[in-house]
Amino acid sequence: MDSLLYDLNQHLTYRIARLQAKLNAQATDLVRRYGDISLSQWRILAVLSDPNVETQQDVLQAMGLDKGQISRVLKQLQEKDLISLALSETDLRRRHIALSHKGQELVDRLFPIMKQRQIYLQSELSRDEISILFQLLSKLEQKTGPLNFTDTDQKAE
Amino acid sequence: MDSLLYDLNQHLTYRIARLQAKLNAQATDLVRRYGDISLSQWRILAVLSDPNVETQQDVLQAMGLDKGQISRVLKQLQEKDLISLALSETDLRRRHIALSHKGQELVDRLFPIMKQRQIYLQSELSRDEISILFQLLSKLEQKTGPLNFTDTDQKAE
DNA sequence: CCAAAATAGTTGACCGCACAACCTTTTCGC
DNA sequence: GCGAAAAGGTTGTGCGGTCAACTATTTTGG
Repeated sequence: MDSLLYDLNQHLTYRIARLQAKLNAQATDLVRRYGDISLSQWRILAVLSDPNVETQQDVLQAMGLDKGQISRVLKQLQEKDLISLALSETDLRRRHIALSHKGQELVDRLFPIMKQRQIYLQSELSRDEISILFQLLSKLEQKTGPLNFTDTDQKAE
Repeated sequence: MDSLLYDLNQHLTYRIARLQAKLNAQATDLVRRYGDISLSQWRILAVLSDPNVETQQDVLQAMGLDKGQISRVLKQLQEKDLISLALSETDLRRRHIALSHKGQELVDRLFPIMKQRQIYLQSELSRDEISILFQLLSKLEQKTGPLNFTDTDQKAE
């Protein structure tokens, strides 16, 4: 089936999507096996390991994840006794979030593993290649705003 | 909030995930506005524009999407009269899929727009950069299999 | 030729994520 | 101060995606 008019492999967005899906599956598998948590749970735990991150707003700003999603994942983490949620004393709208002992242990255990993974992923890329890659990702990301095309208009910007 | 222990911006997987999310949102917006369909609907229409693609198996092989998902999206496309689904004559398990007139028109209209987008996305990348990018994506993709790390083991392979 | 295995497709359950509506508390402007 | 607006969270809804179970056909092997 490589007689395709529409060769998806040549499609940049398709390739990025596929890579992203695979990376995601890999990470999901890893945190499940080594920490028995979901990937989103892990990501939030990871940002919580920074003591400056204390509220859901902090998490939101650090990760860009939807606040509704954050709220739900934090509830899950609380049920697993990995974090503590308490009302802030100064502002009753806020909840103060902190890693529990168990949560800290988990982060300490998983962190090196996830770091090894990052190293492994980049292990066959030279320093230059990595910097180029980041650069190219940035360039692409700048072009991800809403687009306006018309059928006749060849110009894009 | 750039005083993070865990600087996500430096995280390759995070950057790829973010880029992918944005690209996805951009494409979704585009096909919604210009074709009033969802992105998955568009993707299937696009592969169906190849006359060699006749069954759900063909779609599956061309795109790698889940067969359950394909089944559902095809039903949606049928409800929109963009495709026709008929039982195959030679094999009653199969359904023969074909673009309807309306579907073909839509593809003809959207195709150039989506192509313009691909061109636009790559417009500030040189030919070399693009080929390097594809190369790097391939290298990374080779490393997306299941991993085995242990806490003490520094080696990754 | 018939039972067992393989194949094509459908459906249900569940997860992750985005968007929006909503509630409560705080802040702001007069 | 007080009412309006803003901010922090929570919850409902819907979409896209994966996985697994199931039905209905076809293929295969003894």
